[in-house]
Amino acid sequence: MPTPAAPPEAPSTRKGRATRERIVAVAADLMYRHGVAGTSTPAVRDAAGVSSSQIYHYFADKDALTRAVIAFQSETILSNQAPLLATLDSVEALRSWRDVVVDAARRQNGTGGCPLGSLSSELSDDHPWARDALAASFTAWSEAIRAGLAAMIDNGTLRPEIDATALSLALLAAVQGGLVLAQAQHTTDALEAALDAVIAHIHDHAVLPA
Amino acid sequence: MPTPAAPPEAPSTRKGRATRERIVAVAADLMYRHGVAGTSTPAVRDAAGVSSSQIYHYFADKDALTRAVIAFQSETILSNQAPLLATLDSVEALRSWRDVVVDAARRQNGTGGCPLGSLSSELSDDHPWARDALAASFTAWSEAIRAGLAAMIDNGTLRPEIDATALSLALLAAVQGGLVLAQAQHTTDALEAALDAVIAHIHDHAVLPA
DNA sequence: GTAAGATTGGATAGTCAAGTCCAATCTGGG
DNA sequence: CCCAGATTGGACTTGACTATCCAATCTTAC
Repeated sequence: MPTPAAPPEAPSTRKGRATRERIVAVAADLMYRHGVAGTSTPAVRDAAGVSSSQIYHYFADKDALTRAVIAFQSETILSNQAPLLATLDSVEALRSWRDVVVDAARRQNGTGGCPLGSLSSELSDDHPWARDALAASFTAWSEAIRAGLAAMIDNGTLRPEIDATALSLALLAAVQGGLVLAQAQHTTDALEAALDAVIAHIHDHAVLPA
Repeated sequence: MPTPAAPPEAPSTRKGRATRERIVAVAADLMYRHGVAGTSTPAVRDAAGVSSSQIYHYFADKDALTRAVIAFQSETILSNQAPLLATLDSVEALRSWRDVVVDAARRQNGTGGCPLGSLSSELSDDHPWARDALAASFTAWSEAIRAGLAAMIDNGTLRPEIDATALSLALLAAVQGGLVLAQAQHTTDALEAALDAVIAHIHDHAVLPA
């Protein structure tokens, strides 16, 4: 049998691809601001300027759209973070990464939180497919941080015996927790305090004397 | 005019109070496991063994019930945390607090996350009344941690010049972020790493020589 | 240019949740 | 014991959302 049911990820025409991408981008924005459950397909339809049938032409159901949104947000975040993390070569660079994260949160007064963190909080318990995808994204993110720390070991900034894996998880947890608190408190105080504490720990424990 | 609309927080009869409390406890459990949007009033009705009219007799609408759930979870968490945090008198005590938090998360394999964190993530952006209540709860929680650190300064364990406020926020952010990652990854690795890093920082920077 | 297939518009069925209503029953103070 | 008010049962209205369907229009390979 030919394609039984599932719509392909990449529509065959240019127009189709553009429509599909627009739907995903709009859905990602709405789901970021109002949650997955708080985002109806009619709302996506109106905001994207498409008709109902187009959503269900490109996605089997709302879960499939949500899956695409998770992938979209993962790519967005990782491609934003990667350049910063790829150039970690000093504690100073680590601190400027921290500043980028803090500034981003401050620019929206804490609202929204982390797109991946919010999706995970809403979906992980009830939707294994979402949990698996989000766990993989978090792993990729912490791995990018870990690679940055490893580079700092290689260039002689950090002691080789540090646990780069644990420290990368600590940094990512500091980001996530700081953003959760920023969302409620409309302050980046906790985000800054958490990142500063972990970075100070890295500095004091891991930096090799010049 | 007599009572215009809003049901009182404390029903006048014993039976009424018991019913109201049962509704809140059941709703808190369902909302913890499936989110607020994922918990319908019919589901609460069935799980609590009450009729629709009882829910709307004790709560003006679903938002009012949600408000009661937020208060319930705040009290639950703070009354569980308070005894542990009130006895902080050494870094060792801080580490055993860490163990309690980690063990709790490990017991449920990370699922659920923090009840307050999950509620905040879902509600803060769209519902100012929820955000305000949750921000106050987070503040009370971090204040309890700060008081513990202050006690450690008083008894000579920590240097007086440390920023206990910032460190208490860092510890709370480590908990929240660690739980977010635990929910997706079904591991307490990040929670442990984040708490350990912040505690190690406190230890190394703040402990007075004996 | 043309036909096969992709894309689109919009109406609509089916389902379920929020909230209302009223009559029946229970509770507690006097 | 008795009744005013509290509590309870359960049907019902209203409205929104998910998903489907089919005919009309557009795209593109040939």
